[in-house]
This record gives sequence, structure tokens and C-alpha cells, in this order.
Amino acid sequence: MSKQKVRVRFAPSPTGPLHIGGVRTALYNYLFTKKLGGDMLLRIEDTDQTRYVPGAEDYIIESLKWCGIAYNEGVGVGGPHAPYRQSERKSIYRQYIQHLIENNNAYYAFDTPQHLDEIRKQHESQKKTFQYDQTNRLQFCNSLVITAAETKARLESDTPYVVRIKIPQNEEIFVNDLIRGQVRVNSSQLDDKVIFKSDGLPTYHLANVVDDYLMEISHVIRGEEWLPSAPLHVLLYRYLGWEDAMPQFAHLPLLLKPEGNGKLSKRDGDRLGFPVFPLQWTDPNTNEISSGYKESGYLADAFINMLAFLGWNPGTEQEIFSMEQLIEAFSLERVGRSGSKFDPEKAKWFNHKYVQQMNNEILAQLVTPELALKVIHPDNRLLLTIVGLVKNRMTFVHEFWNQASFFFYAPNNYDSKAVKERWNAESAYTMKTVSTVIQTTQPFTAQDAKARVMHHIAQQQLNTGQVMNALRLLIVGASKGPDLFEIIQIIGKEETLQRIKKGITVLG
RNA sequence: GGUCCGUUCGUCUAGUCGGUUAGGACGCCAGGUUUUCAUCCUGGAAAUCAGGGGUUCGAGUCCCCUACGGACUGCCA
Repeated sequence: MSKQKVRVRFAPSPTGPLHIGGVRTALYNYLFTKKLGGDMLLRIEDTDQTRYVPGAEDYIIESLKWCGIAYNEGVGVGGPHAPYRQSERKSIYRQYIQHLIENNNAYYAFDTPQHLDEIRKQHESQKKTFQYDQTNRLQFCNSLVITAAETKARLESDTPYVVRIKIPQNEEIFVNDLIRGQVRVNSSQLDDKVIFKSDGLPTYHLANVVDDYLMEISHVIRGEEWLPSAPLHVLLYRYLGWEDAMPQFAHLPLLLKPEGNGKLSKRDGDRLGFPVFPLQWTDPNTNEISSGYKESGYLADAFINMLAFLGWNPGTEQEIFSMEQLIEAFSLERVGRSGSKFDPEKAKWFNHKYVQQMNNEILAQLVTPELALKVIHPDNRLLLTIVGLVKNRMTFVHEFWNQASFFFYAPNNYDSKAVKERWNAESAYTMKTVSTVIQTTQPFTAQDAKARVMHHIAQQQLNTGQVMNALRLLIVGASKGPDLFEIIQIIGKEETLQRIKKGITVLG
């Protein structure tokens, strides 16, 4: 191992929002490099102008920011290897293409897309797959076939062309993958991939290799979908004379759909019943909205924690990890090799855990905007108390109102199931007597009220459960909520008496 | 079809050098705690380690084959 500084990159293509698989790739890159004290850069791979989606780049940046994945170089922050947008690096790639051609490792090809399409269709109809490769490259229109003069003439007359890599015959190519070990492929299986398009931009393969080299990337950590083209990349490093500086590869297992099979994709949107994007996304063409984890109520830390465990584990039984702890514990050796199906239930559990461990001050702050919308501006100490009382019933912050509305408003209706189970013929009378007891409670605290009511129950030989359940029904409107006397203390004596009175009237 | 990658409870996974009652978590079920709901606690069901062959005294762990799944197979990334 060289002493080269660890440098990784996250290199998405701005063709839409980043889905959770992409976020996980970014996360693993981040954890890996931070653990080793390295850098991480964000490079935007926008060499396909036809698939460019406005807003996607900003979305990617915003998502990483929300997740706390702080890259220290690249689009948005700049750095010594700028520009970091491949479309802005157009002029850089030319010389490398030239180098490949001059060394007979690449060639000009003038075949029209239409022609190739036709051939592809023909093969398809015969249930074969067409591949432009060493077996047939001499049957096409390229600089290996036509004369140098003819090639020159075509280039000078602006005839559209692409550049293809000239894959060697029968060579064993080895890819050393940090997760999968050594992968061996015979070059005869590979096709002469287009590395430079007729629009003047390189394709992913070339741009990726050139930029990774120029940006001094030490480790390429990317999705498994790139494994099949990794041998091609190895070849490019070799032909460009960069084999010694070739980064180490790690191909991450894919994130699969929870139902059935197949890899999770952007297209899945909300179809699966859970968000596949970190942030909400509005399609600029259709205006279709896809939900995001953030907007669905997930805490960034919980989201990250959950994502980290999809394909990686620390080898201990600890499951709750802060970003700092993840960095400390992370290693590529502990990343699994098989794809994982995403489990929305487990995601909820993580969020629940994070809500539970969140301190009341922060939770109170998070809940304040929603209350403000309802024109409720509780005293801070009071809100802190309420938050503390209902916290363990919440998986999401937005569930607060559902769990705590009765602290602010008397119930408008009574849960029918609760009425059926908790209210009977004697309830009205019993509640009247309880009301009297509460009326005379002084001072009015949870403890005093409880003592008085319990004393009353004992004295009258009433059933504690029945009394308490009926009383809760009148105060809360349902069979839920924290300690009833805590609620009573918070809403106060007058409000308590009114709710009892109203409840008796309504329920009879 | 071809190439490559993968396969331990329903799901996420532990299992790194072959000897475990195959462990944990989510979810599920039951019991306990509580005046309710939730939390929490305890317990339970749940993997013949994809299947079949080897190697070995002994294999989830090593080897081979098969099956199944996935990715890739574009002038997309």
C-alpha cells in the first residue's frame, strides 16, 4: 500500500433526484474516507446532456447536506481540481482520447446510430445480442477499415464520429475488488465501447477514469452495477499509462425493492408505499411529487443510521450509531456482498428510537411550528413537560398533535370504541361525584388530585379501573395518553370540571 | 442468450483460522408492568444455513456441480 492520501468521490449524474441507494453510496464513501482521515469530493457526471434534469444537481447537494455528508471538495465548494462538473471539463478529455488513438488503443468509428440500431434489431429478432467487438469490428465503418486519408477527410469534413476503445483479444483482466476479491474477465468478452461521443463529450467510462486519475482518487466506492464495466476501466488505466495510480475498487451490493425483486430505482417513487428519496422531489416536467424522508418526518440521524445498516454492520449488537460513531466503526470489510431489501418497518423503528433519545428541548422546538400554525403558543416550561409526557408514544415528530391535542383543546368527540367499553349506566353519576372531589381539591396538583380521587374510590368502594377509564374518556376523548392526573394538572381545575360536565351531558 | 456477482429466520444480519443448542435486531405472537394507549420488561414461534455431491473424525464455514436471484449487455450513467 502506498502512503497516498485517501480521497474518494461521489459522482452522481444529475438525471433526477438521488434515491436512497445513491445516498447510501455517498454515505459509505464518507464514512470510509473520514475514518481514514481522507477527503471526499462531489463530482457531477453530466456528460449526457439529453438526460439532464434541471434542479437535480441542487437536489443532490441539498440531500447530502441534510444527511450530514459533508464533502470537502467539488461542486458547490470548489477545490484544486475544479471544475467538478464534467460538462465543464470537456476540453480536458480530448488529449487523452488522442493519446489512446495514437497508441492504437482506440479508433474512430463512423457508423451511424441508425445503422447500429438496425443491426441490433436484427440480432434481437434472432434472439442474439449484438456486440461491436473484435470479432466484427472490421465489418464496420471505422478507422481500422478505411484508409488514413479517408479517415482524415471525414474528420475534416465534420462527419459525425465516435471513438471506440480497441479491446485486446484474449487477455485476462483482473479487477481487485475490496468487497468481492479478485474478479477475472477475459477481454474477448468485452465490446469496443464508445468512449467519446459524436457530441464531443466522453462517455462515463472515459470521463470517469480520467477524472478519477486527475483528481487523485484513491478508492472508487460505487454500486455493483459498475462491476461489469470495471475491466474496461482497468484497461483504460493501463492504456493511459496510469496503472500504478489506479484507485482501489469497492463495488457495493445493491438495494433491492422490498416486494419481489430487482434493484430499487428512481422510478419507484412512492409506488412502494414509502419514500425512496431523501428529500421531496417535484418532477420539473410532470410536476409529479415524490415524497422524501425528511418531509415524511424522518430525522436525518435516524435515516443515516438506518441506511448505514443496509449492507453493513459493526459485528457487535449495537444498532444505534451517531454519524461520529459510524465513522469510528466503519470498514469496507464489514460490508456484505449480497443485495438487501429495504424494510420500511425497520426504518420506522430507527426513527422511533431517535425520537425517544432526543432531549425535550429539541423536540419542543421541532413541535413548535405545528402548534404555531394552530395558533397555540404554549409557555416553554409547559411545552417541555407535555413533550416529556407524550414522547414515548411518538415515532414521528408530526405525531405529537395526535398524542397531545387534549392538552390544548377539550375533546370534540369521544372515541366510539372507548365509549362502548368504558362508559356505562352508572358512569354519569360516578363522574359527578368525582367532579365534586376535584372541585374541592386544593392545591390543585396531580398528586393531590390523585390522592383525593383514590380516596373517594376506596371510600365508595368503586372500581378503580372503571372510574379512571371513564374519567379519561371525558378528559382525553379516547383511551390513550399519559398519566391522567398529570393531564388534569396541566389543563387545570376549571378546564377539568368543564370537560367532565360536558362529557356527562354528551354521553349521558 | 452471453458475461459477471450473489444465495444463513418473512426482512436486515452475526458467523472472518471448519468443532455454535446457528446469535442479535425489525416485524409477529403471548405474558408482565400501567387507571388507558404507548413505552418498557420477560418469553415464544420463526433459518434441515438454496439443493446435491465431495474433502474431513467433524462443514453454514473448504472444493465442484446444479438451481434460483440480481446486475450488465446504449453515441445512459
